[in-house]
This record gives sequence, C-alpha cells and structure tokens, in this order.
Amino acid sequence: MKENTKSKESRPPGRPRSEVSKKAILQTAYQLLKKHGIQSVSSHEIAEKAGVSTATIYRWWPSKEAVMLDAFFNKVQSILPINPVGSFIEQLRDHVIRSAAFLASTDGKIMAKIILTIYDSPTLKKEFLERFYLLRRSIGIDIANKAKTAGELPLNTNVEILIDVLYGPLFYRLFLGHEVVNESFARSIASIVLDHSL
Amino acid sequence: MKENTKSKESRPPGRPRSEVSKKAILQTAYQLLKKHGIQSVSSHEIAEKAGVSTATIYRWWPSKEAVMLDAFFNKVQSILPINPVGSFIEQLRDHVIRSAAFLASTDGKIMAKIILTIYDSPTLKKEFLERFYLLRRSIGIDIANKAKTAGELPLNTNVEILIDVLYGPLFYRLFLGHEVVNESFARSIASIVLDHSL
Amino acid sequence: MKENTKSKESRPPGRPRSEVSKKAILQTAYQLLKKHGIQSVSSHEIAEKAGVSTATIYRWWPSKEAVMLDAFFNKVQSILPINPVGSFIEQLRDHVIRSAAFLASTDGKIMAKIILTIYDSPTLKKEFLERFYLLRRSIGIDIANKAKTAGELPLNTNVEILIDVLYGPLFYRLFLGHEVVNESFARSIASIVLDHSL
Amino acid sequence: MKENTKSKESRPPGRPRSEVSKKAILQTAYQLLKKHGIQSVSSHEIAEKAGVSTATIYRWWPSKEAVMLDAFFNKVQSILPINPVGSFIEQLRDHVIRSAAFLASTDGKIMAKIILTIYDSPTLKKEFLERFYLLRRSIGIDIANKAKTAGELPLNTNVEILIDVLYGPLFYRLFLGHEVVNESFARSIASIVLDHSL
DNA sequence: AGATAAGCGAGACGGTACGTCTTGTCTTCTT
DNA sequence: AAGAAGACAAGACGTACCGTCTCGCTTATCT
Repeated sequence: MKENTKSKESRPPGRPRSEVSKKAILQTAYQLLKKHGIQSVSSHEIAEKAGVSTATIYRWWPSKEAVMLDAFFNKVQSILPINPVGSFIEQLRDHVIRSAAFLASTDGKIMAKIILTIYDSPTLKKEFLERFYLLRRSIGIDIANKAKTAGELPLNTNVEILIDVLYGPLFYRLFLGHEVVNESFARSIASIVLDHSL
Repeated sequence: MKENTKSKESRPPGRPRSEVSKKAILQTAYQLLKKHGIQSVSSHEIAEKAGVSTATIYRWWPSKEAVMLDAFFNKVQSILPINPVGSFIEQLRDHVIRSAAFLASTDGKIMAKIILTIYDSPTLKKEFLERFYLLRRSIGIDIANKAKTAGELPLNTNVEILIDVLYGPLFYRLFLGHEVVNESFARSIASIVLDHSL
Repeated sequence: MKENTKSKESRPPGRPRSEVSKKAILQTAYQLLKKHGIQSVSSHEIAEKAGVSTATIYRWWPSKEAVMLDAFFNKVQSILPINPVGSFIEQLRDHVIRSAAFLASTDGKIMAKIILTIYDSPTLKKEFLERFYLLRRSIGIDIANKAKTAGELPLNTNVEILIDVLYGPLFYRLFLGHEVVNESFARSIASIVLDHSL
Repeated sequence: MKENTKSKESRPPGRPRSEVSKKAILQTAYQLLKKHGIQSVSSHEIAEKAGVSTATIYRWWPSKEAVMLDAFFNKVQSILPINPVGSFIEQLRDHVIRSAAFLASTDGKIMAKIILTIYDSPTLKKEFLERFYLLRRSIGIDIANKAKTAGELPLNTNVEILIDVLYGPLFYRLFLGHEVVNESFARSIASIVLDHSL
C-alpha cells in the first residue's frame, strides 16, 4: 500500500504546471477582453503578449472561449454580497441597485461579452452558470427567502420568478442597449416589484 | 414626342439590382442561420447555396453580419400586433404572453443570436434597434400609454420602465438560459407587475 | 437638317460606332500601359478613365490583351524607315543603331510588355507578327538583300539569319535586362557582324 | 560538465520547416508550369495538388511568381557545362549549339515564360539574374576569356558583347517566335560571329 | 546520480473563412 | 443599333486565425 502521507498532496511526476504562465495567460486574456470584442482577440495574440506558447494555452483550455471564461472568473471572483442593513426587503433592493452598478461597470460589460460568446455552447454555458451566475443568483434567492420567512413577502411568492423580474430588466437594457443601466432605473424596478408602486 | 411622363420615377441608368439574387441571398442566409450558429455560416457558403457571387453579397452588404441582420428582418417583418380584446391592461398582458411564445420559437432564438452578434457593433446595433426592436417596443409603449390615459394605470407611471420590467425578464431567461421561457412565466411577470400580486 | 446625302455608301441602320469612344479607349489603354505593367491594367480601369462602358470594349475587342495590342499599334504605327544615305551596309548599320534607340525608348519598353503578354496566345502572336513585327523586319531584310545584290555582302549570305544576329542581341538585353541597350552596343554588334571586327 | 559541443549547429527552437512540403510545392508548381501558362496556375491549385495549405505557400514565398521562379530553379539547377574538347573557340561554339537545344526543350520554353513573367518585377528579375542567368552566362564569359588569353580571339575583344551577340539571336527567336530555334541556326550564328563567314 | 515523465516557448503546419479584385457577360435606359 | 452605366457569376488573390504538431530544453519526481 503506497501511502506517502507526509506530503499532503502527492504530486505527480514530471514538471509541474507553470503558475506564472497560467496567470500571464489569464491576465493577458482579460486585458485584451477589455479592449476588443471577444471575437477580435486571437489565441495567438494572447500567447504572444503573455510570453507563452499557443500549445500551452490549448493544453489547459479546450478553446479560446474557455480561456476567456476563466479570465473573467479569475478577475471577478468576489460575489457581490448582501449588505445586512435594514429589513430583508431593503437588503434586496440595495442588492439590485448595486448589481446595476456592476453591470454598468467595465466588468459588467465584459460579462455581457462572455454571455454572448457562450450562448451557443452548452458546455461553456453550463460552466458559466455553475461557476458564476448561479452563485450570484443564490444571494438574491436567499435574501428573498428570508424576507418571505420574516413575513416581508407573501408566503406564496415564487422567489425564482421574483428574482428574474428584479434583475432581468437590468440585463435587458445591457444587451439591447436601448437605454442606460443606472441606479435610477434599478430603484424604479425595485419600487414597481417590491412596493407595488406602479 | 418623348413619352416618359407616365413613369412617375425615372429609373437610374445601368442594370438594375437583381431582386432574384437579393431574395436568394436573404433566404439562404436565413436557412443557414436556422441550422448553424451565426459564426458557423460563411459568406462563401451563402454565395454558393444562393447561386450568387460573393462580390454581389459584399456590394450590397458591408459584412456577413449585416446580411444576417437583413435576412432576419426579411423573415420576421410582421410586428407582433396587439389583440384589441378586453381592457388595455389585458391587451398588454396578452402581448407579453405572446411575446414569450415568440421568444421561445425558432425565430426568437435566432433573434437572440442576432442580438448577441451585433452587441459590439454600434452600427449594426443601431440598425437593429431602429429597424426592428424599437418598432416592436412601440407597440407595448402605445398600449401602456392608452392604459394610462384610460385610468387603468397610475398617471405617474413611467411607461418606458414599465415595458422594460414586463419584457426584460423574458429576454433575461432567453440569454442566460437558466430557466425556460414559457406562458406560465409570462403570466407570472404580468401578475407581479400589473396586478401587484407578488 | 439631316445630312447623310454626302455619304456615297448607304450606312447600315442603327447608331454608328463612336470613333470618339474608340480613340478614347486606345489612348487610355496606351497611357495606362506606360505607367503600369500590362497585368496591372484592368479593363474596368480603361473603361472608367476613357469614359466608356466595359461592354463597349468587349464588343469591339475579344479581350483586354487585344485592346493593348491595338493601342500599341495605334500609337507606334510608323515603321522605322531606312535612311538612304551611304552604302547599303551603312544603311543597315544605321538602322540597327536607330532600332536600339527605339527599343530603349518608352515605346520600346511597352513593346516588350506586349510581346511577353502575347507569348502564350497563338492568335495574338500571329496578329503582332503580321501587323507589326514582320513589317519592320522586312525593312532590314530588304536592305540586306540590296547589299547582297550590290556585292556588299557575300552572295551566299542567309539574310534571315543575318537579321536575327544583328537585331537579336538588342532584344536579348531588353528582355533579360542584364545590360543596357544603347548606341554603343548597337555599333559593336554591327561591327562584329558586318565588319568581322571581333 | 555539460557536453553539447557535439552538435555542430544548434538548431533554432520551434518546429522545423517541412522539407516534404517544400519539395511538394516546388514540384507541383513545376508540373503545373509545364502544362499551363504561368498565369493560368493558381496558388490554391498548387496548394491543393501538393497537399499543402495556401498559408504555407505564402509564408515562404511572397507571391505566386516567386514560387514559380523557385520551382524552375529547383528543377533546372545544373548549369549547362562546357565540354572541354578542342580549342576554346570550339568549346564556345559547342556551348552555343547545346544552349540552342536547351532553349528548344520544354525547360527552355518554361524559362521563356519565367523571363516574360518577371519582366516588370525588379525584385524577381534580380533574383533570376543572380540565381540563374548570370551563373550560366559566366560559363560563356569564362571560356571566351580563355580563348582571348590563348590568342584565339583578338586581345581587344569585348567579351560581354561577344556573348550577347552569340546567344542573343537564340533568345530572339524564342521570344518572338518568328522562326524556330535549332542546331542549324546556332551553327550559323557561331559561324558568322566566330568565323567571320558572313 | 541517472532515468523517466511532463511542461514549456518557439514556431511551422493543414484547414478554412474572409473580403477584395478582375474578367467578360448581361440588362436597362438613352442617344 | 450602339453607347454608358453598372449589376452580375465566377473564381483567384493574399491575409488572418484556429487548434495541432514537432522540436529541443527545462523542471520535477522516482529509482
């Protein structure tokens, strides 16, 4: 029985993956993502600017898009948290408002590019949902559920749908681009949905 | 005596544009759009299948994406109309529900691809908004305004925002793909927004 | 007032060929030939610069190359004549020298382009030989024959070959471009061949 | 102690150029050159027939014509040598005669196409002269110089011009096509120039 | 210490799409 | 009829990018 218990993780033989290259790839990819559209970024450009070989990229990621996805995750890993001030409803309203600020930011626009890139790929879409979107979504779901339990929302409220109605309009404007996404708009949505102030 | 008084518009000299080729290009582009993703369709494939030269395509459209946009407009030109039955609020609710059906259809999914494709191009985005989206949006705006005038909606209602909140969640699910877009979802949105039935 | 009484031959029906267009085509073709290589000149460029339609070009000439050929003939129609001064041998020597000057001129370089263009086309080559080259060549042949008759050249001289040896080296340098074609070179050739002054 | 002294030449990093592809391109180009004119051969046809990508062709050659030039050099690399039998004059005469045979051969006709094709390109012309023509020409120059030194030719003979007069007529007939290039013609030239037998 | 395994940068490769260009024909209206 | 304007099919051009592969070197673990 081979137990090399000393080393917490037994490393496989061979040269280990270069963390320097990995970081260089992800950071370069993100920088390029900021400037150009996702289609305008070429894997060879990433390789060159990162001082890396294209083969190294394709050894660790199955496609250019997967690199982009990882580059985004690597940069925007902190999940927009709840600010526990006020009632649950107020916390939810506050989260919607801060989500609007995120979407309007550079990272938000990059996220939009990511979403449109992965639209046709079930694999990448699944990864995006599981590693990013659903984690963030659960923040809203949780606080809505707490509001429901606390009696701030009706007991028969469908929380999933509530969340879609609260955040959907923000993404709508982000993608269509017919109007700006700003705090005022976020407040209006929250008023309509949470305060019935049509 | 020169008899060109009858023709109201004197045509410019030169061979006129071939309507046959134009239609063949747009129809072929749409067919390919249905099958493959927008990126998988090549301009040369359109040319070949349409029995047309690539030069003809590029003489009339500035890029492959512009062809796709036109192909979509050409197919989906009828604007989803209002069904004038019931109160204005009910007409609006009905329109949201039928919009959900459109988004869930093949044409709806193609439209999603179109929107995602043109995201980074201000020119194409402007064209999409002006030639398609804003025309459709105005249907909802109109009926909401009528509802406001008729007293079915508060006088201080911001109609633009109301529309975004009603339709945004549908597009949200369409783009993100975390849940399905169906009639039930559309009804729920309308209930929350129009009936305050959170 | 219709003035067609003068023409002895009754003109065919329809609009007569425009001599203006014909001249414009030939002159434009020649101008372009001077600037660019023959391959760099496009039929559409000729049409545009000549204010003429491409169809007109192709109605009267079977190909772009045929236009070029005609343009050249149109410009360089005068056959380099013999200067009847001195003995026949001296007249021949003088003609070789002036031929070198022609080859070194702009028209000579254009002729080179013409020859290389028609190299692969039996039809055009035949036309070039019959309408241009053989006419010029016969000048040399004639004077050489006169020299032979006058006893200035041996009776067994093969005049055809003599001409090739006299003029061939000029074309050789023109095409290969390894040395310049000038009067000095022409004199040397004549000396070697006609004076045996090797 | 690191022993890498053995390897005489340390290869540069990166995948080495495929000699197989290079040869396939050049041989395919030559085959096509034999059949069609140089303009009728397309780079894509070479790529396809050689089992190679067009990008590979254009990475190593700047244009289709450059490929053709190389294909010709690759095939006709052996310089027509002097046959050291008899006096230097006789060796020169023999070389002229064998040059005529070369010009009349398939390779000779291809060479004519090459020369005509590169006429307008200083770059390609320079390459042709340096890598092919001047090397061959020096053979004639050398033997003529030896003849001069040996007293077989006058001391004031201009060898460059002598060579042009000897070989020029051959090329003249090759390019103009008004007469055939054969041994008899070559012998006549040599007689006129070297034996003064006009 | 040597053998073995795997990662790495460099860069060439086959494949494929792009958008431009040119040729020669065709269509329409005008002269 | 013939011309000017100009659209058209056909298809070659040379560029760009993708993802794979080859090469020689480097960095590690294993024997």
